[in-house]
Amino acid sequence: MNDEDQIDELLHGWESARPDLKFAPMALFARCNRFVTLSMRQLETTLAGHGLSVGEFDVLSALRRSGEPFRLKPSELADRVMVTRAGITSRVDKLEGNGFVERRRDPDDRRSEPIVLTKAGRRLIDGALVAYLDNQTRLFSGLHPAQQRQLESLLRRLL
Amino acid sequence: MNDEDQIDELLHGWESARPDLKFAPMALFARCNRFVTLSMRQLETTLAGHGLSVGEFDVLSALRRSGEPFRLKPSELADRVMVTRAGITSRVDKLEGNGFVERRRDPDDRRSEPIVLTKAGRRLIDGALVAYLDNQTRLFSGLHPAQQRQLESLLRRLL
DNA sequence: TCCCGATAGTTAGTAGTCTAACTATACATG
DNA sequence: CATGTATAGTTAGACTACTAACTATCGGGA
Repeated sequence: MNDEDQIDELLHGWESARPDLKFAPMALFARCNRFVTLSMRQLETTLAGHGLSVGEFDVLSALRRSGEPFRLKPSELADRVMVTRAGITSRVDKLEGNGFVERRRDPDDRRSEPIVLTKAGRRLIDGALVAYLDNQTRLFSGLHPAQQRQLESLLRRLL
Repeated sequence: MNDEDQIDELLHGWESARPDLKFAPMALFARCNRFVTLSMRQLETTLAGHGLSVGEFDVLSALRRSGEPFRLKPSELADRVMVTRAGITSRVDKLEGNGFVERRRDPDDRRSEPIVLTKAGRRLIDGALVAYLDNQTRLFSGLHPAQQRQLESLLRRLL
């Protein structure tokens, strides 16, 4: 809204301070960044309503969508959630303390401690998921379906 | 690249775990998020080469593009950089310790402590800026200018 | 002039993530 | 089969940002 003003201001500020340089890509990235940052803040409050942080939601999600038996190793979680293993350890500590996941044993490799979703964890993620999806849908509700596909294809090219 | 596979995997995982729900907006946001996250990591290493964190760069940038006399109040910085005032205090502490900014007095309001860019700070930001812009330009080099404008207009609509 | 609420900035304490070091286990090779 | 190296996960310590409480100052009425 007037957030656009803010990024346009940034751009104009730079252009008058350094008229010798090109700032269009910087402004473009600033917009991406702003969009993601603001969206994440919304998301935090949405999930807080279900007693979850975004990080915990990500872990439960990865387990939930892995399908039966809802079991992944910490290293697999780390890869999928894009966080270090140390980060996974601490998220799992908290989720386990609340009874949403359990650490099991892998009889074939005693270094490994597979994480499984409990019944309570599954109920929680299934409920929070709906709120999460509603939120995501709302984020993009300003774009027509065709525009959403356009955005998707641009991002796919960027990555 | 195979990052696309990763988000497509996420999408397929969900679609087979919960065929009753629509995940397209979630996947779209995941792509935005991934793009920004990966870009920020690149940026961190680029700026580290100039001895700056992204947070410090943002503060110096705001001062630099504010134009002469390169002076802003902490509260103005907080607004422009989208960080709490407490966050600005700690960034400024560090920048001041390294001699890149100075806290001044405002004779008209003794509650206020305007921050000014030092000569060294200005040299630093002017150098880092070029590297930063190169990096940003590279981020979007996979898109034609017309596609970049398209992306910009989609983001503008989203915000 | 004296309050009292608003404002500017800092400080204290919490939360979350990262890197690097550490423990335990597995595996491959000589 | 003994040993060295790689791998799985946790722990320790540093860093950064946030919220909430605190200090100092300003400014508008009684």
